[in-house]
Amino acid sequence: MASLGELERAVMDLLWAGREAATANTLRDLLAQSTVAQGGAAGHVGKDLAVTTVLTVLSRLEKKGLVERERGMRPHRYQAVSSREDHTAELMHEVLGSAPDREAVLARFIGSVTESEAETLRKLLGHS
Amino acid sequence: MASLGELERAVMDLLWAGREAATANTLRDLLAQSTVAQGGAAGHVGKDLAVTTVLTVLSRLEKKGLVERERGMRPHRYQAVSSREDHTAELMHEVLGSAPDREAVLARFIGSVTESEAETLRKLLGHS
DNA sequence: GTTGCTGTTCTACGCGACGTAGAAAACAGC
DNA sequence: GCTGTTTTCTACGTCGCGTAGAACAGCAAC
Repeated sequence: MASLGELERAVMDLLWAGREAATANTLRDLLAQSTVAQGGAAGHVGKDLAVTTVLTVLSRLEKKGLVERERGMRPHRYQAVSSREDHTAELMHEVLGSAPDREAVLARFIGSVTESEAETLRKLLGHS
Repeated sequence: MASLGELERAVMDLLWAGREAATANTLRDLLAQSTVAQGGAAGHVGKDLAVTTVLTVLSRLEKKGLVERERGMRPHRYQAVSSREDHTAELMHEVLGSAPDREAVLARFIGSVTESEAETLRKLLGHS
């Protein structure tokens, strides 16, 4: 119950971006951002989607527990439940979790990580 | 292009099991194992599937590059391309790869790993 | 309070993935 | 050549996702 479609991911990208700026996104905001992004480079939502399309996606994301919607305000506010980093890390744990031999997997995983990342990991695991 | 369905996963489990035993699996073998597993505990393939069902799944797994089929022998031999551990590790990299801030994700990830696993990681990263 | 705009819900269609399998073709042994 | 086994081809139902229309609800101006 984890994988996202292309559009779902694009919308999440917008929400994640807003999250860092502590922005309370309304539907209109998202639409504006998405059409801006059309000319720009990042979230390639573009394509001038129908309003309802985005809403449907938002609902589905809400059902998946990735998006929270404040129903109090009249134009509802949408926001990502967790940061992109947290979400990705959680996904990694999900993938890892299904393995019977977690340590062996970790060994392989570490094997193909860039040196600078390995360095980061050493620091994080540090003191011991 | 990575996620597996339930049955696909079950079949991969059988192939992965056979892989450790360096077994060359034929369709019949797999079917036998799967029905045995029905009574047992592990790979809950069970349900007495039609032969063609398993073959279809094998074909799809082959198309996905997870299974290799030796067409030389008359009853074809099927085997997992990579070990379960390698596959899982690769999946983790896939998940991680799509993140703009990989190191932040790794930080979160490391944050929720068991102590014994952390220890393993320290060893693996060792020789700073 | 009726008109009109904006935001929200409901419902639905098309497509592709997956579980499932029958029909038919290719083979191997007798 | 006939028979049993294996493989291919084709297909159907379901579900997730991209997509959106139709209808409804709230609000603001008149």
